[in-house]
Amino acid sequence: MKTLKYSRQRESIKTCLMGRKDHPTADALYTSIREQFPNISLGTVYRNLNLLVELGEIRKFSCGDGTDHFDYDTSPHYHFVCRHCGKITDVPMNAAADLEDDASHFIEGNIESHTVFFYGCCGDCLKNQTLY
Amino acid sequence: MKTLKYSRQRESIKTCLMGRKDHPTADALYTSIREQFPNISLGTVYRNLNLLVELGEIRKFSCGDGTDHFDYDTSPHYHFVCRHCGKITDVPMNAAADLEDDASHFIEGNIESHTVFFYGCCGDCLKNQTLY
DNA sequence: CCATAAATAATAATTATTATTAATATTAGA
DNA sequence: TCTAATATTAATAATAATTATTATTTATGG
Repeated sequence: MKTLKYSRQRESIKTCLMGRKDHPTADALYTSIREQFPNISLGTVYRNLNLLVELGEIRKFSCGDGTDHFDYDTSPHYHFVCRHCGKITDVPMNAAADLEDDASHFIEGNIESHTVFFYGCCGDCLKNQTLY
Repeated sequence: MKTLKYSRQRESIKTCLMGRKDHPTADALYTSIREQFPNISLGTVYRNLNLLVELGEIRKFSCGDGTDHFDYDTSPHYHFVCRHCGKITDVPMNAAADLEDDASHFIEGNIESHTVFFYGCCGDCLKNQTLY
């Protein structure tokens, strides 16, 4: 009977993540939140983010840049990662329903979910292409 | 005119990775290789793995368990990750050719590649289900 | 051979994340 | 409303993964 007790820090983490359309890391979120809570601890951010993931209120994913990213949108959707600037954007296509069915023919176990990451060069970086 | 000099350490890293059908981490590979090269350095393993990735001879990916994994198979293919034991297996379905086309309608930039990870419970862990 | 550029082993440093702990804040019940 | 019980916090230490530094060794063109 572990009751979850309210904390304003966790609340601010949720609202802060909700308000962002990028997919911040724990450290980026920590920086943002410190504007309102100057002495919040990085450990508190990490612990609450992982707690919220366990509760299913947010999502955590890694796209290959070495750090975990967090997403307030828990609905199944895909991401596009820019190889130049690292920006992560949602891909508003509907998840391919048949992908898991197709895959299930080739593996022994049960498939519960899947993720898709597209990699390339984002529009902004294409404009500044002269820089590369 | 940066000439790549031969090293038996790098050679052993390649052949070791080639001989494995799992998708080892740098540290797992380090452990294996030390049987033949007892005093190879972990830094050497990391440096050469990243070099081989740059050369396009191997692939690096992260599946969400916090560490990078390496794959000798550079052809586009998908992976299945067991949430219980962490085992990563290839999914021998052919990559969905239309996925990138579909996604391209929803984003500004250029898509160069994509990855798909399926998550679930592998066959071995399903058998031992009583353990959970 | 030999000179030299590149690779190595050993180690230090960095980064991302988790664990510990004593103090504080929240809440359930008297 | 008070108070005791306990979850949460801030601060800090610890750990794990990875990268950088440096002195030494090695492969290779001349």
